[in-house]
Amino acid sequence: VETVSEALAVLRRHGLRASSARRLVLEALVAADGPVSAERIAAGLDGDVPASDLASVYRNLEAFEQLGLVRHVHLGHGPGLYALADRTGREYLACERCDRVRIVDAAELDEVRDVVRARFGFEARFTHFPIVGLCPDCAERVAGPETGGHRE
Amino acid sequence: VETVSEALAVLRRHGLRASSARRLVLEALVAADGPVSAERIAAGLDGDVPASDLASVYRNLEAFEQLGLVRHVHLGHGPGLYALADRTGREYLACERCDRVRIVDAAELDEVRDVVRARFGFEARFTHFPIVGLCPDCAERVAGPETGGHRE
DNA sequence: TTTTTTGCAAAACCTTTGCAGTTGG
DNA sequence: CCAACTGCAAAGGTTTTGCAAAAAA
Repeated sequence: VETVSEALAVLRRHGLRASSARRLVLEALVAADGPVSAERIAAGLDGDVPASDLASVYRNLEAFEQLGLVRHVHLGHGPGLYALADRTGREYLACERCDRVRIVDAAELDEVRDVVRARFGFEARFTHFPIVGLCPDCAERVAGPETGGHRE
Repeated sequence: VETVSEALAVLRRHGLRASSARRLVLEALVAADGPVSAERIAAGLDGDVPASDLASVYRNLEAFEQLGLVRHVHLGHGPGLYALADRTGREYLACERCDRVRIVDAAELDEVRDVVRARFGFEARFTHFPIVGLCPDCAERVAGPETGGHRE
């Protein structure tokens, strides 16, 4: 499901209505170049699409997630970021020092998942909450200069 | 740093004052049997220690983290949970379906860290944000019955 | 005494909810 | 027509901030 009309078809198939508010949210998700906050969707992606009501955006994102059309990820302490589920084969590694995010294909983390599964019987997913730690740059900076200095 | 007086010594060494509000927060952290929310600390751990002001608790926890005395972890969508840093050799695996949390020694995740480091040069830490996924029970329940049903 | 810290109140931030009115089917 | 949905406003949960009063050094 990569287009607005495909998504609307899914809605109808589930007995939900294809309202204009929903169209707007879907248009924003299609237009977005990455995961976006509900606030930015409501703001019409800063003018790229018409603005809409924030509460409705949240309600509709929730509905879309229930249908499997949309997913959200929590990167750091900020708001949740939403994207079309079909664009979410990706998983995330977030640096807690510089807040940069590395996006990788899910397959690249299979080995990690395998280790976690083997050790703990636990099925790790890094789609909703990322792997958090230090990116290569920050890891070096922390290991090298001095061991002092504390992060948030 | 495992006791209140050790912690207070660290404060003084850094030019911070050993106020009674700070003592209270430290007492709560020492008395706690695991990571606790700021709210529970302010509530005096439900009567185990004297209650105090929530805003000050947050301010002081923040100060303690800056000094490396305290750390917090985000398990799921609830409030952050705080613990003495010295008790934080543990790391977390959180089930996003049933919200149970498996606590493991950091060493048990070294293999996972190694794989992540080898592949991405990324230094993963599961102390601040846990590994999130499905615990063995929930993984089975999802794989078995039907593949349908969508999570939050 | 003077600088830090407190306690309270208020706000900020993200998200959810209640409800009267509107709309899609 | 009628259930589903919207927009607005208000509240909920967590954390931060402003400020005058209090307490540490």
